[in-house]
Amino acid sequence: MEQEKETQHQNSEERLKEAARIEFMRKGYAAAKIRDIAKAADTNLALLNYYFRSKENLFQIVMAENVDKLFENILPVLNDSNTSLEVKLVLISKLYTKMLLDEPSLPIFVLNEIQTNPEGFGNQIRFNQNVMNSHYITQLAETDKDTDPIHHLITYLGMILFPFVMKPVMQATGAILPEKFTNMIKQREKLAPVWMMTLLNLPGLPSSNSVDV
Amino acid sequence: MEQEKETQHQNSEERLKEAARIEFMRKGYAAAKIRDIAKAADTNLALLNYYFRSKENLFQIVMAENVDKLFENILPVLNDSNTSLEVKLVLISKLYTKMLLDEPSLPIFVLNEIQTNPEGFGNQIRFNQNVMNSHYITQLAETDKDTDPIHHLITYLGMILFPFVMKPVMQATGAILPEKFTNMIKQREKLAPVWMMTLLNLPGLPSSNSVDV
DNA sequence: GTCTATAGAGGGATAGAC
DNA sequence: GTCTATCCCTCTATAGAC
Repeated sequence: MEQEKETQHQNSEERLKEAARIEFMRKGYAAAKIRDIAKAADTNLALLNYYFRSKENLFQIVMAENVDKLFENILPVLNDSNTSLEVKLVLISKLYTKMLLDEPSLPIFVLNEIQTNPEGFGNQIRFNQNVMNSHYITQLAETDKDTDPIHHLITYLGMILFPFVMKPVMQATGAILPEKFTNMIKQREKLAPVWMMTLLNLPGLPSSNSVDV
Repeated sequence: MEQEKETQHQNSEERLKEAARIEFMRKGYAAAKIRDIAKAADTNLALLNYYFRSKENLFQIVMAENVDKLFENILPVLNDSNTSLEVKLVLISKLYTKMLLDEPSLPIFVLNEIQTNPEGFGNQIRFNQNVMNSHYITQLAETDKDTDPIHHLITYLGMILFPFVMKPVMQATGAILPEKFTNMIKQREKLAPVWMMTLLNLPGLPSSNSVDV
């Protein structure tokens, strides 16, 4: 019987992992200090090393979960051969917008760590395989036979992700107030699929102005 | 008479600054070591501190120049009230593509440093003012009266910049070979303006299929 | 499992000779 | 201006008591 497990805090190991996730994300690997992580988790250095052996190892664990997060929910959508391209576009926008509003600094963090240390990501190849061989890619290629589907993949992902990548710039320079940002994102969640359908010369969803089904 | 100034290397100060730029960009601020910077510049720690007083100060100098680089060439284009929106779109694509092919890791580096330390960039506000008050923004607003021009600003910048942001991911996962990347970018340089004109419902450039002047 | 204390290495900065 | 040697602090990791 492990009844009162959720009272107050989880166990030390989970608290440490969560604190690490936050600290690494905020400062980056090199600038993050395991002393601060331990303190944020309300424990100490020795315990952190007891559970995770080293800073590097703790980082790898946290990082793998972060990368998973960026793909796990989206892959089933990309590979569903029962949905139209239009529906996929809408779902992709919804899923990423939801996730990124919850974790706005995840993209830059992940991208930067890969750029500064690409060797650590050879094992993530499977994700790529799953994306590049997906039903979504096939549909893009069939819809626009003149253009490499990777262009549309990147373009659409950029429509959704790029505002989050630019968020720090927009806010540091005062281009947009913090509260307005969420508002802008909510608008884009609807606009991005429409834009993409325009680029692909698709009629749009049945619910708006198309003909059948 | 300072005739033979360009022989072999520049002076130590310039070599140090250049080495710093490379090292900071590759590793990020925290992971970069001034010992390595000094070594790469073929000199030593003491001289680096003699010229720049501290790692932090050297970084600020290099960083300011990097941010400038991202704006200096583009602002005149955005503010030229004698060019059509179509022409601006083409020029923006050309300028950024050229610059980024030369400095592919600049975007993530700058974005990450801003995300991890936003306070250091309050002084860059002037750039933002210049962009948000530009002729380009006015033209976007007039062309699509229903949409906040910041959406189109972001969308178009994303079309051009986002592939560079994703470059490390695409290459680490093997989605695209290093040589193919340049090829893909060259294609996008032409495609991006066309896509954007489609989104804005513009007829296109005179040279392609439009009517007058 | 959890803690205190400390070993050990690395990196930023400076002193001082030339 | 340029160098060698060194100071000193910070951070990771571990030893060892409880």
